[in-house]
Amino acid sequence: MATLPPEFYARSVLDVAPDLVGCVVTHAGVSGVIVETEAYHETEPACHAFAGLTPRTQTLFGPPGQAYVYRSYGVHALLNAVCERDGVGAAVLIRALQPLTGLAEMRSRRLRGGRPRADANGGVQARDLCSGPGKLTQAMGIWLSDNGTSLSRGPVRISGRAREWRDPEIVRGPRVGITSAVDLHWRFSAAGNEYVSRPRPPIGPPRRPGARRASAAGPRL
DNA sequence: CATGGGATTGACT
DNA sequence: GTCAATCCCATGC
Repeated sequence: MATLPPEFYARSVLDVAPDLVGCVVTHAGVSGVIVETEAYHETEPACHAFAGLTPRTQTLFGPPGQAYVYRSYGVHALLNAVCERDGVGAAVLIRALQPLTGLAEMRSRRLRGGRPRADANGGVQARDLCSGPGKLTQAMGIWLSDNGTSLSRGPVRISGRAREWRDPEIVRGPRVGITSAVDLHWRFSAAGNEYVSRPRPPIGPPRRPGARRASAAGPRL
């Protein structure tokens, strides 16, 4: 499968984010299917670009199709795909992958770098390898040095959907871990997929009709 | 120049 | 459920 061209990313983040679900990230011999993304745009305060162009957000404002990798909580590297036209600060955060190839290498990197929850045999469950934005960069060996590199040419590459991921059912909800712009439901995940990060989006109809819950539909695009 | 706050994770109560 | 780790950088004095 060919990598996605820069033109794929040169659209609204709200179109690119759901379209990336089902696409494949490959790096250093390991790969996984994207099962969860979030959209960020300079016009809303949860986006790093909201404060304007700074040394940190230089890549974010750059041309589409580049990797924006930054350090989160002083600990983790988070992978984003820069979107929209050059000069606009917008990106899609890759939040979770379903491991595809190189699971042994992923386990090795996760055990070495972090301290993932292990089973009785000291192994890491497949669903714990890439079920979070910090976990997946660690499992795939993606670091801050990949910031600004091309997602079409590598070293980190994203290719299109495989046959079985043609037209996936996508669930939409509020973004995770942010304190501002919580009314924007810009998180997109593959419905019912086991490799999505926490909190897992609800699947199916509400169990308690009277319970207060967030609407699945966003207030605006 | 000092300070405070994260687009998180994993351990612990 | 709560909380520390850890560091870049935006902000304010």
